[in-house]
Amino acid sequence: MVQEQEERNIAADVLKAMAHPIRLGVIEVLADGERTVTELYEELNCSQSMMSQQLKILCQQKLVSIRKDGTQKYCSLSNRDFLKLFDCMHLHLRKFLNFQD
Amino acid sequence: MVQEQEERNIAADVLKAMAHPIRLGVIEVLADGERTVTELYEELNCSQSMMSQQLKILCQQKLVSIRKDGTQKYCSLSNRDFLKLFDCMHLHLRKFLNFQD
DNA sequence: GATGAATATAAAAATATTACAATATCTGCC
DNA sequence: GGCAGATATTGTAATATTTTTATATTCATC
Repeated sequence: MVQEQEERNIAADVLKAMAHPIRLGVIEVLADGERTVTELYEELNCSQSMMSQQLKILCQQKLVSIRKDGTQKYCSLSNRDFLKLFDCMHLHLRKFLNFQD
Repeated sequence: MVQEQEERNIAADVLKAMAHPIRLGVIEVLADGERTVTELYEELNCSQSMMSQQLKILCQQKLVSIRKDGTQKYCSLSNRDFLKLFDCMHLHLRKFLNFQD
């Protein structure tokens, strides 16, 4: 029971990390493959600072990981299971949203 | 592009509605079947007021719907697609969380 | 070691969320 | 009408999130 509560806290944190338009956008774009920070904020049309901060949140929850190469940083989704989760979410969320109106 | 942004806003709102330990708990319990408000806050160990407020958020996002019967209200998950989404999340989130440590 | 590109951090204001206590409403029943 | 149980609303304090601006850091190159 206490165990379950702790699990829910953690799951809620992961969901919270996804529950933001820009962060969702980052995940969507990265589902297509690795991107530079600059590519991300240009593609998603937000400021550099904004992107940097949102990426930090995604990394903290280990949704996204970053490798360095010279002066640039390359971002990608951390693991395959998450990608599956996201695909599934994308699919059903869309159905769900269509249903709503 | 603008369309996509609006979609992400809406999706983020749905995710935000899920991203809370008690609200996740409500969804989990309701996945098992209809419950009374009282049953919910007893089962999830929170105050009546807290539960009422969290249910309001879940209803606003149309994740949960409520029918009245006399002095009680019965809560259930709004639709099947959401249930599938939730099952899928539950499965992959668990894998994902195991992976994290 | 100065410059410029890429990225991060800090600070701050605005707003939203959370949590709790108190009070209100609604409804069936005596 | 008044009571009791079930649920909702309100007020409020604490905290967290969001967004922007300004500044800092890092690193390759000249």
